Amino acid sequence: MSVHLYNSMTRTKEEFKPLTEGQVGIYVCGPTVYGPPHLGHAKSYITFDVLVKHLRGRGMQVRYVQNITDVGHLTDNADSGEDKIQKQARIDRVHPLEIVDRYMFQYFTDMEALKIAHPSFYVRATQHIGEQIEAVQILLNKGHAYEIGGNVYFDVNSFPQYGKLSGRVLDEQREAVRVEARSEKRNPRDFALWKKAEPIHILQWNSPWGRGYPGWHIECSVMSTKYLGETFDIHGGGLENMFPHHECEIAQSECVTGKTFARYWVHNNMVTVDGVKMGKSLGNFKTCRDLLTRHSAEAIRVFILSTHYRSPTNYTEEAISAAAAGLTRLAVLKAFLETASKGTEGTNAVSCDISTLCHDADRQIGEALDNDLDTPGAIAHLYTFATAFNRLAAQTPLSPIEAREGLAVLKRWGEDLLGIVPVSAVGKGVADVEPLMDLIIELRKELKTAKRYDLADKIRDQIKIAGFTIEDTREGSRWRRL
RNA sequence: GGCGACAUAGCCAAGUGGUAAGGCAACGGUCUGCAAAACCGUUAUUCAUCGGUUCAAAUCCGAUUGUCGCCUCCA
Repeated sequence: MSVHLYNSMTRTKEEFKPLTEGQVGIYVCGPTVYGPPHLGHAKSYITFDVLVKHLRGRGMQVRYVQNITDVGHLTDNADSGEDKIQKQARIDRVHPLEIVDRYMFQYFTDMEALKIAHPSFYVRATQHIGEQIEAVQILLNKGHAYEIGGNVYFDVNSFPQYGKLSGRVLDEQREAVRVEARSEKRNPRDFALWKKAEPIHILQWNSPWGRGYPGWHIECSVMSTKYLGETFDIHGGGLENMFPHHECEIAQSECVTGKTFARYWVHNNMVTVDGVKMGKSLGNFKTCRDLLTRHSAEAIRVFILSTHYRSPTNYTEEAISAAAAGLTRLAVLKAFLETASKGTEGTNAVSCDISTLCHDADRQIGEALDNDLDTPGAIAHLYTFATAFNRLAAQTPLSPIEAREGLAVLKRWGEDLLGIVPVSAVGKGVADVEPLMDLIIELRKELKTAKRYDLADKIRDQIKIAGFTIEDTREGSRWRRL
């Protein structure tokens, strides 16, 4: 099976075939950096992180471009309201670029903490002002835009296909309401390409239409096509951006180039908190940083990935803890396999059962991901694999080569791709505690031989407070970090 | 008001016409000096409700109820 993706444009699941075989261009809407990253960002960027890694795992070369919106924008169709970045700058009494700098770096740091790989590169709106002005000029020249008093608007009526992504048609009633409020525009659905800046607006640039700043949508049109080509493979983003943002991007881009913009549209669903929308105005948004103080990156990832990306994720503290609790078995198995793979004794043969198990897991997990990134299915198969592997390992001793084969499956999917298996199951801290733990285990062995169970148990209990657990098995004691 | 999505065990959550994945929790059991881990078993005759299509429906169609999202910036 090849990779299939649900394309929002056609509303069907389609086989994914890049424009150029073996090479993929993907553009994902990045954050506007005026506040700390939250769980919604995490869901979106973890989703595309897994998608890109999977495409690469399937042998494709992927160029993944993500933007950083560092120009503040007003509400897109309104002429009133305050620039988001400038507003935050006013509140904090700093320059807008200080806001941009602060939250952009927090974004990078938090995404990294969530084990999200960097895109191929980030692009910033402020670094492409010239290109945006050019695009606006082309739209004016082609009659798709008009200028009024330093503002330039896109003429929606000049692009009959407007609405093809979101399935929206003109709503006469709502328009009628807006016409009164926005009489400057020819049509209430027209949107700003370039906004005239008042002197108080700090981030502004020269343009053929006077001092101003670009409209919200144009940056994505310009930057995606600049780095990926006029027609490119995948455009991703949050569902809430489908309209109007992506609709406007399509209109602008296709009017500038005369070609199809993005070929596949991939939208991730939203995050709710206790059943209701997570929104800034509702004050219920969960920041990544806050979540990371209570949960590991793996816990947050498995929580998010255990719901399909096109379904809404409902955050509750219980749900995330429950999802994380299951991870222990994978971590323990990994620690066990790491130890078992180090030995040199035993046969070099890989038993038929182990081999079949690993191959089946590879196939099943891969197919789940091929199927529109079915991460819940992939996780289920990984758990099934872990159970089956443990069963076999309990029956017959593992040879090092068998352990390595099992470890490879766990690493390939659980660690590298999904990022849900802790990298250091045994783990090294600041100091290397291994000799110390070996000594403790040796001492307990002597105590147990002498039937001094009270002391042996006391050591085991106390060591737990220090963050380690000792497990006594038939083959001897072993330890791991909690 | 317009557009769209979803309703599956105590909780989270797959299922894309062929007879209900997986995780958490709970309760038994094996193993163990005990504990932990691991493994085995039990927990939805049923998929919001009511109709319809079909040999066959959680899956398709219609109606009803409920929840959520978008239509204003938001991942």
